[in-house]
Amino acid sequence: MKRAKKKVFADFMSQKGLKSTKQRDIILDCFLSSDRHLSIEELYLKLRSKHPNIGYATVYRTLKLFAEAGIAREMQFGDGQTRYEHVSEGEHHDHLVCTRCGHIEEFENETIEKLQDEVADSRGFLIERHRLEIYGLCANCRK
Amino acid sequence: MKRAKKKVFADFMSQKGLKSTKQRDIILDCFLSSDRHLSIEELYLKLRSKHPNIGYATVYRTLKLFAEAGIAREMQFGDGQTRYEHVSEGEHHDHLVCTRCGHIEEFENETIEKLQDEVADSRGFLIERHRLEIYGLCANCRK
DNA sequence: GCCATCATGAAAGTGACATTCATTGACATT
DNA sequence: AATGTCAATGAATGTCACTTTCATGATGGC
Repeated sequence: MKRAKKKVFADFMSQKGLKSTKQRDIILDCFLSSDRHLSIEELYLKLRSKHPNIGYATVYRTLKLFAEAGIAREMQFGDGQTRYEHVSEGEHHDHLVCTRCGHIEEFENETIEKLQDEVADSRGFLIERHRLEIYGLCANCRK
Repeated sequence: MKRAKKKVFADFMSQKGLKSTKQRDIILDCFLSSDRHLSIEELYLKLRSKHPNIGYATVYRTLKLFAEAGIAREMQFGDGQTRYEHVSEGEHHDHLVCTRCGHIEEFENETIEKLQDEVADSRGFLIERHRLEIYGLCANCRK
């Protein structure tokens, strides 16, 4: 899976006439071996320990490239930071966000999606995408 | 309804020992006679034409007061601007957001809410609030 | 190896809040 | 009416999270 995404990214880059660099390889490795929901800042700090010479701007631009290549997705959870989520082949899911520890869980619910379609239909609305986030306390933080 | 909200705000202010001022009255009037989803910037610009002496900071602080008083609610739609929505008495709803014209419609669906509760329960998650937004083309923009 | 491009990173810029602080204004007290 | 008190105001400034610029530094096709 990790290897597959590396290939997707390599293909995307060569197709776009962009170059493979040490930094991009390092950032991709770090991203793929991280949490599923990571902010630029978090990834930057994680990299700094081993690669203090990689700049914030490079992490920022590289994550944008990941998004364009389809291996990452930009997400806003209302804390003022953009997070990047791993994307796996056309899959979609919604989120449970813990307001105490920041932990993010994913879930899917076919019935909810279907009801959304019905709502949209009844208003003549054509759905492009949606977001559903449930905020509260995760099982751990409820103790 | 407009009168009712003015009373709610007046009560909140006197209860908190805060003062009623010309500016706050003007901002409340302008807010109540506006779109249901307004950013600080939009409200500020709308006010400037008639009241060029009201500062951005005052609009900003006054909208926060409205939110505290329960007559407005802060919302993020991912465009980087906080929007304030009119609140009517403990009501909740979700949104259909048109990606072309920016039009925002509201909807409620009891079944979706119930399914969300089930998902949260199954993960031991305690819901505080949620957000559901459907992005796409409104009936008008589909033509 | 040469060189036209692309990539990098330090620094500066941007936009949308959020805060500061000197001044103003509203009411209560002399 | 003048003064005192203290919250409210708004111009200016600060903050934060990006976002862009620009002077180098790398890369990949001949």
